[in-house]
Amino acid sequence: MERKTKQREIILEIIKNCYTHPTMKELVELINAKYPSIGQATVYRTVNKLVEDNKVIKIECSDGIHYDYNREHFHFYCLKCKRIEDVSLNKDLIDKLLSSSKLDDVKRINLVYEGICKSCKGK
Amino acid sequence: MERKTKQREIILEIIKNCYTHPTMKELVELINAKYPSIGQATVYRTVNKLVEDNKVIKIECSDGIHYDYNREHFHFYCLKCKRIEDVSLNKDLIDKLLSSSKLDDVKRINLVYEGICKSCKGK
DNA sequence: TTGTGTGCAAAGCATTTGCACGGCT
DNA sequence: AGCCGTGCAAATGCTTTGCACACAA
Repeated sequence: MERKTKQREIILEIIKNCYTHPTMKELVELINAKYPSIGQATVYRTVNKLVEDNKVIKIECSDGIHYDYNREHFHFYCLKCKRIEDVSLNKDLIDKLLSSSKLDDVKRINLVYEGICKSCKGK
Repeated sequence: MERKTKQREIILEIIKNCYTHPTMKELVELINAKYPSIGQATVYRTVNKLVEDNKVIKIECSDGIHYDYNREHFHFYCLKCKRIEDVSLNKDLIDKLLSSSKLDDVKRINLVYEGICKSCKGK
């Protein structure tokens, strides 16, 4: 069914090594900068497949959709500087979150904090 | 600055009385069904302003962006039947969540559970 | 009276799609 | 050999914008 291609490998690798939580548009640019032969339709199709396969996660915030290699943590979006930081929650809290909706079968949680980050707040 | 208009009132009222968590497109249809004279650009502009004013919240899930009257609860998105349910968390858990990122100034939390709802699971 | 909100239509853009070709398996 | 993935370009569809007019303050 699922085929292993050079493009898929390259795209996953770029997302993995990228700590800026890019949007789809930024991913297209990033990938084309290094690999101009990869078409944008391929980036769209491949990234979406990687999300379905849970290799990559979507970060849905006020700013739109950003992507990240699936690293099992959550995110904070700064409304001022528009950057995304990683947020780790302790296991206990995550378990409580998961079990709060116990009648449903929870596959994943989109959790994004939004506010003013420490560095913007200091100014 | 901010002006009180009939359109803004109508649109907020419709969102308030709507329990289906509509998308922007659905809101345009819903509003045009009752008030054909309200243009879609007005719906877009007004809903976005209501979100900025925190009267209405955005629910960002795999399906895209849905809107809801700000009722202080969270949401569960069923990947199968594509419906959105309300999820209430207890105050204690919400406080723990809020304080988990205490170095930042958290204004709001986007929290969406995704999975299979109880009614789909039963089948 | 003044300036923001609205309606309409057009423009702008991100995303998807059709099709022929390339390359895994 | 068969078929899925890819690249290109065009199509699609959501969202924004320009402009003239309406209306709240």
